[in-house]
Amino acid sequence: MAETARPEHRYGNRPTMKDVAARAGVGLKTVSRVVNGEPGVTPDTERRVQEAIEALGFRRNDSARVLRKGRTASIGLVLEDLADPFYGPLSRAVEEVARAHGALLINGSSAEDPDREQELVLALCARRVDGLVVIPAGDDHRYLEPELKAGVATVFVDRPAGRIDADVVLSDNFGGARDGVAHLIAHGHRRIGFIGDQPRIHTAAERLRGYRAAMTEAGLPVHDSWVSLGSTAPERVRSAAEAILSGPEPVTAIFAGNNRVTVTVVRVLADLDRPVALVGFDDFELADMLRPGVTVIAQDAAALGRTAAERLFHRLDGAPDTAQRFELSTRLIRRGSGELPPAG
Amino acid sequence: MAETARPEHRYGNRPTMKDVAARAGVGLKTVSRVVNGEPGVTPDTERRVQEAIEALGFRRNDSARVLRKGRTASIGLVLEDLADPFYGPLSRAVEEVARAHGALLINGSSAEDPDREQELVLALCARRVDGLVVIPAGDDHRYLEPELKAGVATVFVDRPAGRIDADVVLSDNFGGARDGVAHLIAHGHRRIGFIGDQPRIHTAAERLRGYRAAMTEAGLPVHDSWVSLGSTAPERVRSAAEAILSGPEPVTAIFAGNNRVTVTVVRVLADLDRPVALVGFDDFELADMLRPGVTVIAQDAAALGRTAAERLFHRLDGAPDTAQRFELSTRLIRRGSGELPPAG
DNA sequence: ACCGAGACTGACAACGTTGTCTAGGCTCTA
DNA sequence: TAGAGCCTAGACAACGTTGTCAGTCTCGGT
Repeated sequence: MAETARPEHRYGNRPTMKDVAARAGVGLKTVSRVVNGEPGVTPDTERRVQEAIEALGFRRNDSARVLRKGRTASIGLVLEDLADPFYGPLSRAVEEVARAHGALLINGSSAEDPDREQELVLALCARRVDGLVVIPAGDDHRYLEPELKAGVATVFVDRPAGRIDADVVLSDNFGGARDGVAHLIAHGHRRIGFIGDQPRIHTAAERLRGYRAAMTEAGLPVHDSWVSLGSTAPERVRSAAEAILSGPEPVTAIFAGNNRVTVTVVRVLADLDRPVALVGFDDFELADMLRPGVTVIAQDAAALGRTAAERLFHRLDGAPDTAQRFELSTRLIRRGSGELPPAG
Repeated sequence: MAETARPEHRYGNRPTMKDVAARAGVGLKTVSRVVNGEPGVTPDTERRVQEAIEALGFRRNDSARVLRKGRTASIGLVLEDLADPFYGPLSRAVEEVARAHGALLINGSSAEDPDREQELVLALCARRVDGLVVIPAGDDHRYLEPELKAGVATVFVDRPAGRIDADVVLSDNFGGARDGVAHLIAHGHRRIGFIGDQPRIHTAAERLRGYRAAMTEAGLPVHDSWVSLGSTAPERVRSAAEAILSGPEPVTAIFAGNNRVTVTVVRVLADLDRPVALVGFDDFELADMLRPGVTVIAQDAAALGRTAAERLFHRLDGAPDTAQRFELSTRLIRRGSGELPPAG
């Protein structure tokens, strides 16, 4: 019998349960029982199987297992950029919860590109992850309809889902920004600038809304030239800050829309000869060690991730539930830069 | 509630190629052809299949595909802590390379626990990842023998593999630390402290070796009380720093073994009334904005990840190759703290 | 000694996909 | 017009595992 076109080295050359069974002189199913710790195997048989497993270096093929069982014990996480310090703790929190539920984490970065987000999400769905935690880049998630219908537990974090009914875990971006700006107003500022991310991003829009609300509530006008939205690339933020600080109506304080904007603004202010107050959205490491320390609206990234992941597993464990919205509050941390009085 | 058989809703209720085929009135294999863009399907047939796919919300089940094809188009990344800013860029770089090769990234954190590392690695292998990038926590990786033999491309990063022959991508920890300490010596320091991570971690040991080498080369003694190794928890580092700074032979400069140590030392020094020089291993955000700026030995985390991932795919693409070792050089960045003269 | 109960064990189908192989239908040449 | 050759399409087995079910064996009670 010429074993002709034997597909060579499929998984390299991994032993299967069949090989283990042959070596141990038992049936295939018995190996399966031992591997999965099922009852009904005599200690002697189990020992023989264990020895064969050891000798061959067998590892169960989870792909086949998944195919049979229908659950992959893995969840997907799609975020914007793994390298952004804001997402580190979030991602870590999701991982911890997943681990507690015996699941692995598969993740990918969308780089703030809606197409790439969709591509990633669908790739994860094709791998049949049991659930998804998504920090959306796009604003239309109808492409997820079939997945939701098929029972893929999905939770959106940091930003809401678009045109679809799904769980969402958010920070109180509006309230946080309003509080931050109100804080500056309370310290005497009347002309306050806002530098934020692209307004198509939900968090950016909400924070801008918070800024406007605080100004309006205090009866203060908002000059168009005080507001700058766009990429968070350092060059863009730098020139925006310089413009805001040097116009005909220069501001005495700046509210920075996220951590990346804040650090760039800190650099710009350091080069300035007059003091300008600053409050930033998002806390960041060493904010307290700068001179002055940077006052921030802190959101708890780990809590966002934890909440989302717990919601996801809750959904996976139990009965279906209607989509729900969770909003986590933010916290103002005074460190000096937000308490500077207006100069001039 | 019939507890009996519920084979329904396996993956929720996902349509399969069979369902699509039935709906489109074609054969199963024809659907497969369309889904995979294989040639040999008339435009008319293709259209009918596409419509059926659309209508049913079909997504190919990659688990089954993997089972058949033997490649998962995914690689695993095991690191220490996703939330550590050092690993963000590294992980991102690995992801970028994977993406360029059409592969997904599955990752997990070992939390510096060898058992957890092994558990994670084996779970990834059970999922039949095509390759592994591992930042090892343990120092014995013989458990990977069967995997390597089975052709799982494996690259170790940041720290070498233990008792096994595998590719390794490292920074020049020894040389970097030696340069940093020599830098302090060149600025007049004679009594220099070293605060590092646990010595069982390879990078920590190498950096300590570099410190000792620089001191020896300069003909300087090293008092035991100047060297402190252990956890990088802030409390531990803080008390270590305070001890080193207040002993009978107080140091005039400190070399910090990694980014976490450095930021804690910065805090301790800020509370001090005399200036103490500092050089830290690893660069970190805002190091230049502190007063004084923090002089560091920078390693390129992204380059580590990129090099490792490229090596991995090189191995996956091509013929087998012997294990190789890559060493990336470090770079001293002067910012002020490392150029302070000895006080007292 | 016999029977039933219970404990072990293995044969077999199925999970959803892809590679192989073969059957038709068509075109093109001699 | 017959044969060769090409193109499209579908039947079928196989990937490695687990659930089902039926078979064998042992043991205790009669």
